Amino acid sequence: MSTKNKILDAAENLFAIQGFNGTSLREITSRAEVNLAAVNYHFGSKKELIKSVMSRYMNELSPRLELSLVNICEQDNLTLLEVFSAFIEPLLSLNEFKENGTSNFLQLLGRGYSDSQGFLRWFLTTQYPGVINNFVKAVQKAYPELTAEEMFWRLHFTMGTVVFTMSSSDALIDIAKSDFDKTMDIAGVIKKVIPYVAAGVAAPLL
Amino acid sequence: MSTKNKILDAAENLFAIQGFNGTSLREITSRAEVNLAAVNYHFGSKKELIKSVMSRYMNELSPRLELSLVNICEQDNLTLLEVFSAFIEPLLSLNEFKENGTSNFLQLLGRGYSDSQGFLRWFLTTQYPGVINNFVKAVQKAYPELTAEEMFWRLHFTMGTVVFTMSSSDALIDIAKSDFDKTMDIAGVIKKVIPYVAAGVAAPLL
DNA sequence: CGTTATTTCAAACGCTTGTTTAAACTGTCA
DNA sequence: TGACAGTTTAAACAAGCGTTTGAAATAACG
Repeated sequence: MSTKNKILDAAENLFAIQGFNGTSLREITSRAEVNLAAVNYHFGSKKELIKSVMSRYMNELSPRLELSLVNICEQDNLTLLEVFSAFIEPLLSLNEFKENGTSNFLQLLGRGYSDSQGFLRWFLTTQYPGVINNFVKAVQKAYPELTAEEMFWRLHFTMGTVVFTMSSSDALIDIAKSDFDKTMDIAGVIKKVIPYVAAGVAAPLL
Repeated sequence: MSTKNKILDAAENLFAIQGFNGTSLREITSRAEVNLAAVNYHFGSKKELIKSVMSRYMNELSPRLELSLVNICEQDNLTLLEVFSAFIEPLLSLNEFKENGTSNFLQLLGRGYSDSQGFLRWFLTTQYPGVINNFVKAVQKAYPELTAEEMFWRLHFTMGTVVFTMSSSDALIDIAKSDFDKTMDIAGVIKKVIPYVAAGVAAPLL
């Protein structure tokens, strides 16, 4: 395993748990068992390392996601539940790409929105606009009465729900286990959240 | 104005914008125009300062919120939309308590969940359980078929939606203004998010 | 082999962080 | 007035941060 990948793996796990601000380069390099200076040598800066960690996932996910959304769009009588369900398979496929891939990626997404005042939001929307466009198209087809403005708000609410849920999913899974004696994994959480957001976006216009 | 309150006010505004980790004591004391050591003298530590900032709002909000929820619970044919609407008035009343009170408090809540790995969640649930209990009771009355476990998940989804939306509300309001030429304030955002979360919690059980 | 180029390494850099110190100042009460 | 508690102050503290340095080690290639 290359030094670069050792750093990426260690950084990914620590970022997901502690956030970007909350994780130091020394933590990362000591877990990766590489020299501290290796981060700046291979990535240039901490900020670039963060981008690299996110890119590794986005490059894996975005083509699958776009494909899934385009496919779903072809069918008639499209429902919002079907649109959101199109996310499940591509997201869970990240677990084959890497252990805990789905969980890590979604948690990173959550961190990226609250840490570092939205630079990651800029990064994703400018670097991967295809996913968003296809998603908006699908929602539009399933719920044509929804105005552009209302869709804007509801999609951000949805983003918030997912991102927040995933960034605290470990804690939630623990509570669910102790309170309801129900074992749950990240796939289970995804399947619970999808009907919720689908119903939220589908809420009647006042 | 006392030194203590000057610190609380400055800390509140900076915490809301930059998060807890992202705001240094030197930033706070220089905006408050007090000596750096004043924070440790009056509050003991940064962590205690954070708690104090949150407590000031919770002590104002929680009685109003409990009252509103108890009131709503008395009526028959209670809907989830009505339950969630019971939050509007108490939340907006924070604006009379302090300028930008509603916005600041909700943003702080958002920060508290993603920063500092959940110590604020512990703080709120243990220090202010009355609000949560009354809320659960109201939801139960409006949607009796909802199992305890499903309610647990959906309430956390709701928490996530609100908290995430509010912590990035400034950015969202800006985008809405430039893209749709619609001026929006925090009250407007609250009124948009409530139908969304009400529909989410009301989603049919699979 | 010898000569580049690439990668690793320990050490230090300058800076910021939260916290502590001890002296100076302020007001209160006897 | 003098003593005492409460408060403010400038200065320093130790620790952590991201980044840079220049030499040592390794790899690649003619």
